[in-house]
Amino acid sequence: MGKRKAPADEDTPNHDFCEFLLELAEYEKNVSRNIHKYNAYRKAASVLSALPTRITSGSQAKKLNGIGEKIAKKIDEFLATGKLQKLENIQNDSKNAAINLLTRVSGIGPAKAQSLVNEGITTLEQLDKHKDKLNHHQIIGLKYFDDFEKKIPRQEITEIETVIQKHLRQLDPDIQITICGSYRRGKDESGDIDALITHPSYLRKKNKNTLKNVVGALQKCGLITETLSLGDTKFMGACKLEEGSVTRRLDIRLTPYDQFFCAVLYFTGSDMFNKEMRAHALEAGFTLNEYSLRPVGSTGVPGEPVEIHSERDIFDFIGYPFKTPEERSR
DNA sequence: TTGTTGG
DNA sequence: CCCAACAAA
Repeated sequence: MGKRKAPADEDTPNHDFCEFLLELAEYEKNVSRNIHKYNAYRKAASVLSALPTRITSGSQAKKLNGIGEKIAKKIDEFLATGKLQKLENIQNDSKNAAINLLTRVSGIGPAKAQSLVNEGITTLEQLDKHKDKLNHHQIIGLKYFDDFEKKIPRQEITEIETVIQKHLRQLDPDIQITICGSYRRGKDESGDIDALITHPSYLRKKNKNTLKNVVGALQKCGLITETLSLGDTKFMGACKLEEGSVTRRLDIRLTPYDQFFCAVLYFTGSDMFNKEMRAHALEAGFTLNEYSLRPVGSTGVPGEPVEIHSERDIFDFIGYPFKTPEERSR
């Protein structure tokens, strides 16, 4: 999707506390650039979110691991006044606002945003006048600031997939492609397009230019319009269906043939589902990641990867009831 | 080589 | 959480 956010818990008894703690955490990470405070706030939010009962005082909260004097006080203040002065100040702070804006440009993170604001650049208009301070990725991110925040309708991804299929097929009929992410989970809109490709002859290394050829073909036909980065295994860029269409973020990754299904599983998500499934794999004595499924012996860390021929194989090996991609959301 | 960014 | 790609200098 566009950019990272806070985990944002749903309806736990202490949801409102978690919310302001995560907001404070983001502020410490992005603006103060204090990773320790950031971690402290996140830990606090995490213990609170795991709590089955409502906290009614700071001193009560303080007994929890990860909540000390400072946060306890904030909880009291929030309980008493329904708000947090520190947070109000942050929300009215123009520097904070500028950093949050700049950070929405693809390629600009907290560090770059900080330095831009320190140089007096706080708006997209100013940024546009100082492209000399930006690298290629950031220039593209700025150029398509609006487009990249727009959701992509499912139908459009389907059409893009068709175009890709067609051109890859004539490049090499043995290339396989699967579009993962929320699209594969059946959502009617997605933040970006995440395509996985593989080829029966691609085992382990080599294949120095397969991805470059693929990208080249998709450029030639006019689908790919921008490149953010392009290595041997991962392309990040942008595409559009036709003149006048919205420009969309497109990622293409080339994965080895024997790792394809683990990769498809992983990049289909959702994150929550992946965590659950990995946890289950561990219970069953396996370790599962985006590359492979390996048995883990009693000693701790062995594992020749299990041979996988389909996504379903992975479920079967760890004794986890198969879920269709549509059933893997949240 | 290292820090930054995105995923 | 961990990794690919990039850019700095």
